[in-house]
Amino acid sequence: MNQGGGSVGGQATRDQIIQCADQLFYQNGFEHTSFSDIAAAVGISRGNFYYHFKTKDEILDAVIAHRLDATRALLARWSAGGATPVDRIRSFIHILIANQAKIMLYGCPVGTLSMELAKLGHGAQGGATQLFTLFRDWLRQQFTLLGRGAQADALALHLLARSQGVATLAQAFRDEGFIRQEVEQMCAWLAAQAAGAPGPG
Amino acid sequence: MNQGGGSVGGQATRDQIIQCADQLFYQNGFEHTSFSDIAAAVGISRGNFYYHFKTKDEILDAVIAHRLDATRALLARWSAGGATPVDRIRSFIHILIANQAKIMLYGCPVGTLSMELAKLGHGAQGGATQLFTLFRDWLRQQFTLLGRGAQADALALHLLARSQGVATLAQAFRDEGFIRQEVEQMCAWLAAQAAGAPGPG
DNA sequence: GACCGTTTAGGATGATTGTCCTAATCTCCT
DNA sequence: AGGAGATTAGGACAATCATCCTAAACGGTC
Repeated sequence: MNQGGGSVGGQATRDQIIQCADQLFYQNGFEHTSFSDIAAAVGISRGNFYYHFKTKDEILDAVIAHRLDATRALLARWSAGGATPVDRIRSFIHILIANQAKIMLYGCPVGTLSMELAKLGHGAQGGATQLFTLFRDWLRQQFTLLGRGAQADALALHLLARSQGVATLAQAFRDEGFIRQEVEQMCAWLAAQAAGAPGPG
Repeated sequence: MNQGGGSVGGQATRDQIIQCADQLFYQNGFEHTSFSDIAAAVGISRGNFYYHFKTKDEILDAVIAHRLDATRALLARWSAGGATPVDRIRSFIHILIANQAKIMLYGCPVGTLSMELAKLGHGAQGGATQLFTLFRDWLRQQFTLLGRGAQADALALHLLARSQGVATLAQAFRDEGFIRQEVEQMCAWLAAQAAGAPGPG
């Protein structure tokens, strides 16, 4: 692409489309977001879409790929530096507080997308699950570093599930105090796990 | 209604519509279910809908009202008899196992509906939250009976959140072993709470 | 058997959707 | 300046949607 002539605006427009679509998919859902909605958000014409994305599924694939990249970058950032595994896991838990405003309005970006695609029977559901897998593997790695190799995957899934549940209920009840409360409990649970509790209870 | 003449098929048809709509909303989502889908499922004509429900929102309201009734009846059944509060709460936790096949395919009926209506900015979102509230209040009551009055509501929300998270991840990963594992942990946590642990950790 | 309200069927309507086509504009290279 | 390819705009297209209307069928009452 961009061989010979042409401007470089193509890639920039494409990125803008992905970014706006990402946000709209998160806020309003994939199905409830139309081409016109994204076009209006980006500020371009509807027809321009067909040049960058031939179908709506292509936009979804691009959005998921973008989220995968962003998540990988985030996890790599958390893994870098001299932070202890406990501190890293605490970073994960604290997303709930860092993003609490958006979570109370739109829920967890990963969980809500996964749910919607599952109901739609959409082929890209595997991509949404991959987002979960990214966190799952990273958490498993951290618990392994804590010497909990045998239960590391179960602990990772457990923490993932609790975060999901907190996001879901916080959205339903619009209760930020509940988020803080549960985050505290999860951190306490984490400390107990780091101390070497026998099971993930 | 049904004064004077007319058959009694009207109410029966209405109930059938609600039941089919309930199932389709759960399996495919509210927005992704069309009038035609419900009509085909019930086996009646599209036009017949307008007689029973003037708008799609009216069907949604009826479905939510039906779910509220069904949930109240379920909780009343659990409350009846000589079961201990711990047994009752265990009944709640074990919904995850009783409905595990459907949960792995479609998630939790309450959570997924609440999420979708939130993203749609739909006015009936409060109804979906009421479904959560039904479980929340019932659980709070049981924890109060356990002598945990001060933290009863927090414990109820905590258990609700964990169940939600388990349903979400079980659906994403299609993992029934994970459900069993988490149910066991929740039951163990419940036993500890019944024994009078100081906090909900 | 005629009447009346209830229930049903089937199609019309206007809006919105995803998709696609065509013509204009832009940018760089010669 | 002029040409070639990249990019954009705007509208056409069929399909689908929720909604609405009208006419037919039903069931009990007189």
